[in-house]
Amino acid sequence: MSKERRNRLEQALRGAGVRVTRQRAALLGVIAAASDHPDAAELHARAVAAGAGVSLATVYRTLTTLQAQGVIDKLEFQGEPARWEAADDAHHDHMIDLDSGAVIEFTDDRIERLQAEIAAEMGYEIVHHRLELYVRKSRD
Amino acid sequence: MSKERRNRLEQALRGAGVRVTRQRAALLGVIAAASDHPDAAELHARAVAAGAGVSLATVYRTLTTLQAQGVIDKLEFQGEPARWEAADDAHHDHMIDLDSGAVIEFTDDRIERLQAEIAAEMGYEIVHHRLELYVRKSRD
DNA sequence: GCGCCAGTTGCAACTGGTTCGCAACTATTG
DNA sequence: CAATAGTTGCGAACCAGTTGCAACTGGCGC
Repeated sequence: MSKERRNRLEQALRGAGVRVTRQRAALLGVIAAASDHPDAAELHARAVAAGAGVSLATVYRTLTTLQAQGVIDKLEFQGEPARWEAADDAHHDHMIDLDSGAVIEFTDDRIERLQAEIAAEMGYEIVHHRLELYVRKSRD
Repeated sequence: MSKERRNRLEQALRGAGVRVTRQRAALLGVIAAASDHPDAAELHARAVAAGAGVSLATVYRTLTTLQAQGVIDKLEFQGEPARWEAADDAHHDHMIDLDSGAVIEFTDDRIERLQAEIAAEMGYEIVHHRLELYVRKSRD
């Protein structure tokens, strides 16, 4: 199923005139398998560990292309290197646990609506947005 | 009045064990006078233009200290160099006009409340957050 | 199947924003 | 005013990310 999804993706890429090279396939695999939000260096390490010969430069280039194809999303948190995640069909925001570094995803329609409303009030329309909550476990 | 405010600030810094040097005073002035959201290089240029002898390295160091004192806020938008603004008493979020690069400030209590609520639901408390709307003028 | 060639890759050198080591200064306190 | 801990300027270093270029390779066309 995950494999099937990957094949569908590869077809889509090919259709968009993007060659599916050994390196790109490897990265797609690594990203699909990741349940966390790794940065470029980490993805590179995992791809290499998986036996794929890929250079870091290519990882960066590939991430950019995959993003352009809408296959993955780039997350830029506070000063840390950019992280990446498989593009989910549904939009979601992020909550970053400052102690553990864990990234938790969430959505809230009410917030989405309010944002659009606020922008509209000022004569703007939202192209995209970023909402990050930097949090700590509340101890009580 | 702006001058008075600056003096109060300088006293506060001194009280916190932070020396008020010629360079820092100059930067405080430049930041207080700015109605936009300049980056370090721009602040440096303005300070120099105002006749203060300051190095870029010191600008960076000073910005960091002023931020630590809660006097200014650091804004990190999409890939651009960090921008800075005088810390306002009231928290606000930002809307970035993708065409003009203009930064518009706004607040909305409803969003603030919802954020706190969502975090609480998951057992977290918000340390700080970031909400940025990347927008374009809606033409109709 | 096979060759062609635009698209891709690896490497190393480069960039741009930001930080750091260190010796020379300087705001404060006594 | 002297002592001294905090600051500064400089250039070198850093770090994530990008790029030029020569060598490679998917995937279409035959």
